[in-house]
Amino acid sequence: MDNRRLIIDSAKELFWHHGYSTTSPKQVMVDAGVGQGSFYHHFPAKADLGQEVVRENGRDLLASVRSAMEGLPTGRQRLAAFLGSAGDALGGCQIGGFAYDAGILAEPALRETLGTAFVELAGLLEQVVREGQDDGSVSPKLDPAKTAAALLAVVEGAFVVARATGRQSYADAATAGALALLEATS
Amino acid sequence: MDNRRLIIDSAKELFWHHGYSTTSPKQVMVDAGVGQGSFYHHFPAKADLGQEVVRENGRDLLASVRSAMEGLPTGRQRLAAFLGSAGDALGGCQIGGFAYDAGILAEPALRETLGTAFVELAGLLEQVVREGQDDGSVSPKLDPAKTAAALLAVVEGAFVVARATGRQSYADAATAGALALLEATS
DNA sequence: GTCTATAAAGGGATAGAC
DNA sequence: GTCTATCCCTTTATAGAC
Repeated sequence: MDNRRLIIDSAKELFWHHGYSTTSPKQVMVDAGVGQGSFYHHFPAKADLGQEVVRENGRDLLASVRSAMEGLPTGRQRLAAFLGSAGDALGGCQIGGFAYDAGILAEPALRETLGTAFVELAGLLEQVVREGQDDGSVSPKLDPAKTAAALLAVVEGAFVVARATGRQSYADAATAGALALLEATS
Repeated sequence: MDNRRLIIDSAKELFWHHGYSTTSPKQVMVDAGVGQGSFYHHFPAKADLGQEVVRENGRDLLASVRSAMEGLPTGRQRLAAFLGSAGDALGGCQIGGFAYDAGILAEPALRETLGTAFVELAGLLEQVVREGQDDGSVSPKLDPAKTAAALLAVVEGAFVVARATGRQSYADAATAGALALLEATS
C-alpha cells in the first residue's frame, strides 16, 4: 500500500498544477519514485488513478475550506475566509482545472466525481449563507443558493483570471470586489 | 475562403471546446478539410496556430460582449448583459479554458496573448462600472476595478462550475446571485 | 500551396520473470 | 508487488515531389 499512496500523492500535485491530460503516467512514476510495474499494478489504467485524484482533491478542498472557516463567529466572516482561499491563485484550483480537461470530461466516472465535489462545496457555502442570515451578518434579502453559487464562481473565476494574466492581483481584486458587494448589502 | 482561414476557423472551435493541448494538428486538418502539407505550410508549428486562435478568440469574445451591451441605457443593464454571456456555459469560455492548459502556459507568447485578452475585458468592464456610477445605476461606493474583477470572475467561474457539474443551472444561479448583489447595493 | 512518405519521440499500456 | 522488456498508437513534425 505504500507505493500506492506515493503514486496518488504525486499525481494529486501533478494533475492539480499541470493538468490530467497533460501529465503522463511516466511523469507520475518518476515523481513518486516508483517503477512502471508498480504503477500499473496499482492502477491498471490512468483513469483509475484520475478517479482517486479527483475524489481526494475534492475532499481536500472541502476540508481546507471548512478548516479556514472554523472558529469564525459570523457567517459573513466565514464567507470572507472562503474568498480568501483564492489567496494563492497562480497554482490553480485543486479541482477547477479539471472542468476544462478533455481527458476528465470524456470519462463519465471522472466527470461524475468532479461534479459531486462542486455540488458539495456549493452546498456548504449555501449553508453558511443561511447561517449568516440567521446571525444577522448577511442580508436576509439574498437567495442563499444563488449567493453561494456566485461566491463559488468568484473564487473559481479568480483562479482562471489570475493564471491567465499571471497576476495574483486580479484574484485579489475579484475576491475583494465580491466581499465589498456582500458587505454593502447587509 | 483560403485554407489558412479554414484552418484557423476549425482550430478556434476545436481549441475552444476541446482544449489546445488535447487537440492534435491532425484533428484540425480533418475538420478543416485540408491536407498536412497545407497545414504545415501555413503554420510551421502548432503554437503558431495557437497564437492566432488565442488572439482571435479573445477579440471575438470582447466583440460579443460589446455587442451584447450595445444600446442598453444604463451601466447596470450593460453589466447584467455581460453576466448573461454565461447563458451557454457548458461549451466553456472561448478563452477561459486556456488558463488551465499546460500547452498554452508553457509558451510565453501564447500566455502573453491570453493575458492581454483578459486585461482588455477587465478594462472594458471597469469602464462600464464607472459609467453605471455616473448614470446612477451602480453604487458610487463600489471600487470600479475590484467590482469589474469580481464580475469577470463570476462569469469565468460560472463556466467552470457549469462544465464540472454538467449543469447550466449552476451558471445561471451564479450570475443571478451576482446581479442580485449588485442591485442590492445601488 | 499542396501532396505523400517518412520518422523521432512520447503516451499508454501489456507480458512474463523475479 | 515490483522489475525490465516490448509493443502499438498518436503526436508533431520534416523532406522532397508536383
